[in-house]
Amino acid sequence: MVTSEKPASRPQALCFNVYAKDCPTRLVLDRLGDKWALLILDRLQNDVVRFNALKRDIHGISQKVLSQVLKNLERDGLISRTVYPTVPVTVEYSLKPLGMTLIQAVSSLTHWAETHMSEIEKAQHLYDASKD
Amino acid sequence: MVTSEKPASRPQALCFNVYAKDCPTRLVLDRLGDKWALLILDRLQNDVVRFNALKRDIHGISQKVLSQVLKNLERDGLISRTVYPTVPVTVEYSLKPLGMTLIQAVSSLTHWAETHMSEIEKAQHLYDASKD
DNA sequence: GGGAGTGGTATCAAAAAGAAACCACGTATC
DNA sequence: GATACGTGGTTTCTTTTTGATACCACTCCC
Repeated sequence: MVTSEKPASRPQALCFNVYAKDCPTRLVLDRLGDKWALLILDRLQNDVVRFNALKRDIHGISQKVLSQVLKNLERDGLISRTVYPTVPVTVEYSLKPLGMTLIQAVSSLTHWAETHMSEIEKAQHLYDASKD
Repeated sequence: MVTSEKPASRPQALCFNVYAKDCPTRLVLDRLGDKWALLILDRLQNDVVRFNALKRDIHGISQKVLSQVLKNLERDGLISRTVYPTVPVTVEYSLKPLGMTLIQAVSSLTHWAETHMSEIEKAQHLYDASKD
């Protein structure tokens, strides 16, 4: 009864499809579908920002997760990390061109959250009330 | 030494700011900054879809997480859940007007992932090569 | 020499995600 | 008439991820 398994050995060559489990775009969506990554990218939209400044600005992020997400974003070619050999070392993060092509979509999301918050709260109250 | 705790009793009335830890928009970004939520919303963009259809289409999501995310999206007023008392019960999910105002931002992200995937892979290879 | 600021990493507990089983119901299959 | 399947979930358990905290080397300030 295990004979029904299909290896899904299709090469998937030119079809990028976020719905497919084995599609590489899923890995991108894993990265982008993360509130911290969205906030970091949004914060870098217009500024070059240092590590501890990001940590201070993005209230609630832990140092561990911040360095982790930054490392991934850097690996994806979205941001650049520049180290200056100053006395306490200075590290600056900024958007790379590829990241800039993404920033519009990202800020759409964060901006949507800010502009539609009141409607969401209203819906939540309605929902909670209907559930008792 | 506990005297330094500030209650943060500021009313924060009209300032919605995703960077602030205690801002309600953070809760929205928590929801939206989730790959499964993005995929579900994207899938509902043009269709009314049933539970198990979503589960089949969005490859890799578990039943538990699917029902969980759907419940949250419904609570936020983004999607509607309609139950038909058919023989095996039929449940349909679809976007509500509020969700439709969001869908452009969401599909921007998923579409970005699909169109820029090759550049990301290139960046990843470069990064990995530089690290060894 | 005590404290602060630089940019992280290491450690450990708590929370979340994933895998799998289970549920009631009815229908089709054998 | 027992078995398996499909419906839309919930429950349980394990594994992964997160968050909090401490720690690191280094230097400046007083």
